[in-house]
Amino acid sequence: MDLDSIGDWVRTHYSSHLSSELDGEAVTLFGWVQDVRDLGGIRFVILQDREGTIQITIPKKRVAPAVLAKTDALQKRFSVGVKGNVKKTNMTPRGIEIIPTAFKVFNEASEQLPIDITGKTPANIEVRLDARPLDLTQPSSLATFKIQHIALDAIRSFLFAKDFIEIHSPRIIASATEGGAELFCVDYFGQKAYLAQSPQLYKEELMLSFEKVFEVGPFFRAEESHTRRHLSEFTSIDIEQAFSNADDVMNLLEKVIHHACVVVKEKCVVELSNLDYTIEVPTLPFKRLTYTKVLDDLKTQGITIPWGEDIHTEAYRVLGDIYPFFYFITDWPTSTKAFYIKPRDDNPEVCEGFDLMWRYIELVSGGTRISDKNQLIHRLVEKNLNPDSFKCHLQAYDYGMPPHAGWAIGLERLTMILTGKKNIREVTLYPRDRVRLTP
RNA sequence: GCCCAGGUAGUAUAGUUCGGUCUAGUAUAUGCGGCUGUCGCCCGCAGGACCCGGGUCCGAAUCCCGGCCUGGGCGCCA
Repeated sequence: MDLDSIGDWVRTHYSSHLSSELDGEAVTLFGWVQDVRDLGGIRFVILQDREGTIQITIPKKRVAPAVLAKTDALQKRFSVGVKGNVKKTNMTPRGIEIIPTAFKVFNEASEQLPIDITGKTPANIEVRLDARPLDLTQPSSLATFKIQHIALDAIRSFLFAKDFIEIHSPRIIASATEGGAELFCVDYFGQKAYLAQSPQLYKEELMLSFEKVFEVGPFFRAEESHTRRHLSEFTSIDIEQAFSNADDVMNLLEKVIHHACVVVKEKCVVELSNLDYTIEVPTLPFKRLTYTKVLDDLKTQGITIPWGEDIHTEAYRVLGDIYPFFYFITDWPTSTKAFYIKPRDDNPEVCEGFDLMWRYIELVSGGTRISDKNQLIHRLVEKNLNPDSFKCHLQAYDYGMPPHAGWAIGLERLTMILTGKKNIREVTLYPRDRVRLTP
């Protein structure tokens, strides 16, 4: 088939912007063939663009022969352009259709697509991910990532309005900084380096200068996790705020989450309906449960966890049934949290770290940070970390480190909550996990 | 790393219990033909599959062993 060039054609509308008010107007549309229904004397082409679909109606005896000829060989996913007139009609669900006056085919597509893009025969997740570029053209995939985009936009705007400065910390770092999670190794001009697991230390150092910072970006964990809520590469929304404690940043956090829910629910009506999902906007404030209270609750459900131990997955699932929405867990044993989380002044066994949970999923973790150098070194030693390898970081504590606190939201997990998707890979464009490195 | 389940056309599945009418069924997709208001269009025709290797048996999609791959759970995980 002869392919067309775009020439001087310029898009006038996305499919979703067409309405019966445009009846009779000439429009230029670009997109892809989603489906062709040929009834003999009349042909219907469903044109899809990123915003939705619109029907192109071709009554064979009444359109220009050139248009008819162009549409004779159309197949799914052909990239096309249409010039035509909007026509009001009661014969389509949208109440409008396009009668074409000119038609261009920019590119063809395989006859047999690896997944069914009309959604009649949904494919399994691994098949979808193998054909991810095509899978992402499906309306439900588009809706998922539109929701993620709107949520992130809402959060960014909220933080900007609160005077946070957006920063970019290094992804390539020199040492296994924090203990805990395994890091990926990279060869840095012959030197051993690592991919960052979080911006934690850098954003704390910036408390000396910028006071309120946030960062949105990818981080890496070389864990062997094999679950629906872990990735090797994930996106973190991190904030850090000077002259504050855990309570201050928890108050901010619940407003951020609430705002994201409200905005997505308001702006993504079509997308949520496409996903057949309803967002329940949470009421403020969120429940605040202490670690000790959680242990008591679990005991009534027959799960006994000795004080001081971490809460395991089975227990979280039970807890998620008791508290089915957002809730904080505070006052964790100091031993369960990272070295930089501040122990309480009145009881050092307990720290000012917190988690924000959604059902059984840990969505956010944060806390008041240690700002005293000696205490920080003391905690490093308690965690079996070598203070010498933190020399660069520790210098920041010689220049007037203010009291500060912060948190980190897992963007993919938040997107799961906002879309109802049960597998984190569905809400990640090109997920990286224990076994998947492509596409 | 441990445990469980599974691998059948492009996709999604039935069949595996208890080996034999399985020459492997269905839907959708694809190709060809037909149809002037479809919208999961419809109708007809066609092509298309038992993960790999070994074993048991007269006979294996089905049972056994090994491998590979996938999904799920646990653990790990600021």
